[in-house]
Amino acid sequence: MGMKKLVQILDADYFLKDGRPIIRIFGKQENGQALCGFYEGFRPYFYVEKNEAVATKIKELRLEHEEVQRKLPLGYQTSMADVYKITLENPQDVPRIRATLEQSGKCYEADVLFKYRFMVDHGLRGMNWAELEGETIQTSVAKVPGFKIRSLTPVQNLTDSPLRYFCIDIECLQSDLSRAPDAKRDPIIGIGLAFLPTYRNQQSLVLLAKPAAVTGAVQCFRSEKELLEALLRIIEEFDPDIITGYNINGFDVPYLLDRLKKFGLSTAMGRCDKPVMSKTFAGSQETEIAGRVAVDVYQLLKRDVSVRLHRYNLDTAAKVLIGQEKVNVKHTEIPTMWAKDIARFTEYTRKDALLAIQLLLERRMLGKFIEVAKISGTLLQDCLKGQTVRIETMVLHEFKKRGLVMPSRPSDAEAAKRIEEKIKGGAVLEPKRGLHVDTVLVLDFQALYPSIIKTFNVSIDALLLDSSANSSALSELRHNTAPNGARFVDGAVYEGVFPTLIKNLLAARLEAKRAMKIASGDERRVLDAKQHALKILANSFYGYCGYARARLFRSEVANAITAYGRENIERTRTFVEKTFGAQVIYGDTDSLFIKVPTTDLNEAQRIGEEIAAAASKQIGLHLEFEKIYRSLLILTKKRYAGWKFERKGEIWEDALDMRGIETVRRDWCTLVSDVMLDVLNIVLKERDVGKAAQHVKGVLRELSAGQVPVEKLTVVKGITRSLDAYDGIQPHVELARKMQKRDPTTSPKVGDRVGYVIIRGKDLLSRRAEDPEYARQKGLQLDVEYYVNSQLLPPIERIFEVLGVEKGELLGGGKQVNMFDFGAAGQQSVLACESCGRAWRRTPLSGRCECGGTLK
DNA sequence: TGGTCTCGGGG
DNA sequence: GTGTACGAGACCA
Repeated sequence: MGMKKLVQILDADYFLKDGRPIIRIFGKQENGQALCGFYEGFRPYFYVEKNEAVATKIKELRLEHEEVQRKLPLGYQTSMADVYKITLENPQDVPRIRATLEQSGKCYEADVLFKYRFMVDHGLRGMNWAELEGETIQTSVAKVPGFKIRSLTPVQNLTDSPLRYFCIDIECLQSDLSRAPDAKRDPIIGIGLAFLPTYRNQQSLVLLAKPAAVTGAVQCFRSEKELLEALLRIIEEFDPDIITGYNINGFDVPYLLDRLKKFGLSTAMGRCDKPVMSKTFAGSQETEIAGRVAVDVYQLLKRDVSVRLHRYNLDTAAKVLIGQEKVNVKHTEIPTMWAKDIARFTEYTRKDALLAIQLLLERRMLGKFIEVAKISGTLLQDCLKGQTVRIETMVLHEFKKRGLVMPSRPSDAEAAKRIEEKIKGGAVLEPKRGLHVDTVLVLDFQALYPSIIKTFNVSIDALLLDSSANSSALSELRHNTAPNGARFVDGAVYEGVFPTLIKNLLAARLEAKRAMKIASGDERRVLDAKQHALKILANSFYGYCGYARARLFRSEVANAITAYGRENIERTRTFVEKTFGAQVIYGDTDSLFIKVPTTDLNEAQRIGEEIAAAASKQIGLHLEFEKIYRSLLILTKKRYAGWKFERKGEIWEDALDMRGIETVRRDWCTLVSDVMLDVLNIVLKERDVGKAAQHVKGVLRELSAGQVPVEKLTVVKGITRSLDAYDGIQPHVELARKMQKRDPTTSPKVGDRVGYVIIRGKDLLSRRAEDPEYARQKGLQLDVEYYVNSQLLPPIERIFEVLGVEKGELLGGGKQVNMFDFGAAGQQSVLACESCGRAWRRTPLSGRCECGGTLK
């Protein structure tokens, strides 16, 4: 009998010894100490359908095989099928063997990663605990204590082992400041590090590639090579679980690897001798560090739907999310700082590392991924990628339990074919456009698609196939027929994998929410992350069904879900209108907007709850009262704004709620946003359309009188490439060119953002872009007509149009003072091409017609 | 209104 | 590594 060790599974992989795989489990013990477990003797296998041709091939190739019974994932199956289970020695041989066998028969689970094959077969899940039985060993294969595993079993519900965080930010000395750093030439001169817990009692540390007299947590080295060697030493000594940073996948890690290789240094930064892998494809990059988890704060933020930033640079993210900012230095100043102000350089470097780690920790960005890993069984590193791997891991565990086999990933050709099979979306009810000043209730179906899957047993393994020989026999079974015609065997006869998993997820979520009520502090936050993770997982099944690259894609299944959804909302609308005599003015996928004859919020809520309860009972899905609009302006489907009231405990909180109506856009000046918001506020809260119109008139008057501050008229856009690389004509680029001619030293460079105003003149619009400060100094007049007709009016007009206010009325209409001639207001077109006669309501940005003719 | 193209972050 | 996958916003017919 050996000894036992409890570990939380952080990562897993395998390596080859004498052509045979050894599984490596990187775990964390209860005291936080890392442990690397080795498991020998687990071999790769997969399944292939049984037929003559396959049997011949198996014989030819002398493959180790066994005839077994499994359920195929092709609709509802009443019996098991005979398949061959092929077992190999080396996982790397699988693709070749699979390719050969696939010519003769369908293969299953032949592309399940070997580490997941092992984990699923042993009931292990990422970030869950396991009890290892075996003995400690001395090993050179791991940089942490080794353990030879004889057997292992999953263990439930232990508290998380504390994680060690390590944050990195590199600075390099660019030889060409107008281009991205080049790892072939530009050396790394400084590295900012941040730690949790502390490293040698320091929260942060800056490594410099030259001797310097700087105080604080700084280490200086004589060369870049020594700097890099020190970095490797520190990583090994600190032994992090999480390696993080801002855009490390896109920049720091690949750059660092290039420089390490240049000096012939090791790129193994994990818990064994495996080199760090940095991969780029299709604009997204990833990093793999054996035994640790690479977390790119930038990528996490960009994919987090709960925070939307207008830019995703570190400065913006830090300002918005943790109320801090970078040391105010442009990257072009780095060489000067490095040469002349090493103290400032050091603090700049340190701050970037600190900001990134603080974003991760203070915003608790990893919490829900850890919970997703535990529930889905995916390794934490893989959880950071996408939804598909989470669902498929979760499904694979359940398939294994039921003797079902998983289809292979579709080929590119197959995926392309699937995209042609269009999936129809949710129902959007035709809205009653205009301003509604009666109380409008919003009722929502809670977790609509998961509920549909659960209620109607929607799952590929419950789908009754028409093509099967015994289809008439199958039709005798109790089943549900979806509005799209797809039929699913009744859940009482056989419960599909998706419904089972969703039931478990939703039940676990209720449990987590219940436990949250009596928890506090950290425990409460973990539970909140858990309930959120459970919700995300339950909601992702629908998307998965209709995702062309999903192993279990099936358009009838995805279409069945939305078809049920559409039928459901229509039936609910009819029921509400008939039973309660209330008018449904709008609805989208899982929500209904209902007018009620009361102005009292509490009374409105009571009615909402009554309707929701009655409709839920009638329809069989759970409808819930969500919020109230005191007034609602509907422009079109998916575009509306309302004065929203939501109950928070005992009080009603109000807010302006906008959907699909943009008040902020990159190519709008802030005046437009301000006026939009003013107009919506007046219309919705004061319900005074006349006053809103007057407000717009007032702004127009100020504009033509030159009373609007120039900052409100400035549009800011970024220069993304070198100026000669732009072929079209764009205002901010034209301005940058002008400024370059005036003073090349201060003019905008690649990566800078340029603010411009449009001044009066006869030239092309884009050529009339001007630096606001320059315009002020030279006393240049702004092009008021442009600001009125091209910036302000188009979005404002769309709002006033549904309110029944004509453009002419906004522009002064009749006896109103004509401060400025706005052109032919109210007329259909204001400009026409001299040559071809094509008409425009506004000057096109290019200033001329596509035929080349001039406009008049 | 849709369909294709570009670019993001980092220094 | 038994893997090869983005997504929002700008521009254009």
